Amino acid sequence: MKNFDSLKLDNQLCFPLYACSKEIVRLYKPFLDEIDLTYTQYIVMMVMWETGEINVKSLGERLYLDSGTLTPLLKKLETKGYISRQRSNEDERNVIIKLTKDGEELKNKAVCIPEKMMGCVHLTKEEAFELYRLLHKVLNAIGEGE
Amino acid sequence: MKNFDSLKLDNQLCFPLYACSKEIVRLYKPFLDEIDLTYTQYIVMMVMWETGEINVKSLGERLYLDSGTLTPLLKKLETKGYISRQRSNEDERNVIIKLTKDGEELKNKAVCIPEKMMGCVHLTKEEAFELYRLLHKVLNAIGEGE
DNA sequence: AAAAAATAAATTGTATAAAATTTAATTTTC
DNA sequence: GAAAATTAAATTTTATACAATTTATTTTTT
Repeated sequence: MKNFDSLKLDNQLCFPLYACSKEIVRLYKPFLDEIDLTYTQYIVMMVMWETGEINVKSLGERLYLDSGTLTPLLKKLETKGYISRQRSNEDERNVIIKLTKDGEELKNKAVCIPEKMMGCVHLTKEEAFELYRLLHKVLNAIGEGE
Repeated sequence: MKNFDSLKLDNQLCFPLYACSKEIVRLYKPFLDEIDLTYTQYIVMMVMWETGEINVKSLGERLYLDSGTLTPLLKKLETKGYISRQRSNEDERNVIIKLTKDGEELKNKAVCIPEKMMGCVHLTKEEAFELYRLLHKVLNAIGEGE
């Protein structure tokens, strides 16, 4: 008789990762609703707040997203007035995303969100850091495989 | 001057979780393509292989998915011949999902997948278990908050 | 037992995501 | 320097996801 234990949901590492990711994004929702951003829009804005200016390709590499996801999302952020999109003069294949004044100001409303979120996770500082370390280790391992 | 470090992408715990989840699902794809399942269909089949029979509500609770996601997905699995869907006689609000013979046999093709996947993650057994523990701790914490 | 409340799926609408293809622009090669 | 290869976005297609609403059924209240 073959052993199928490896196919049990409780023996998976990927499933809690998948479920946890979704549940945490759901936890963000009420906070993000207040500033009219979705989670994906929020992480795009995080990159913009750090860099101020970036092209779609680099943004996608940073966030593990491709143009199929980013193009419509960036158009929406442009409509909301938080970013501008413009072809580069040096290389017209590149679209440069720039933070607008409104986008910069949104940072002041967003700054309280991370603290509120950490309260929901119920991990000690050490556990949170260990989780952070392990996730990055996996991400790096996957990245090197290609 | 206000401190915005908490908004830096590298200081987030949620982002690597979100990215890692997506990247691992992407890693599954070539293996799952061989048995013509998507990742979400795969975890549904895992529950079916374990239980054989379950209603949509319980399935959703187990997988953190709602009927908006499950209904179309289950119809697709029905079309592929892996499950059947039928209203319960005792309580017609319930739709009972049952594993078919073909669905049961698919398990034999799927059984090699978990092992192949673990090789891609590059964690020691201890690290994998610690990651598993932390993810479940977070999931439980979120679950109790409501 | 009829009205009200609760429950389970299904439906609708919006927003991701990723793969594959297309288009436009730039580099490389010969 | 023209053809070929590469690159960056955009588009198209398929598949999730979730919130909110609707429909059908069952349970609870009065």
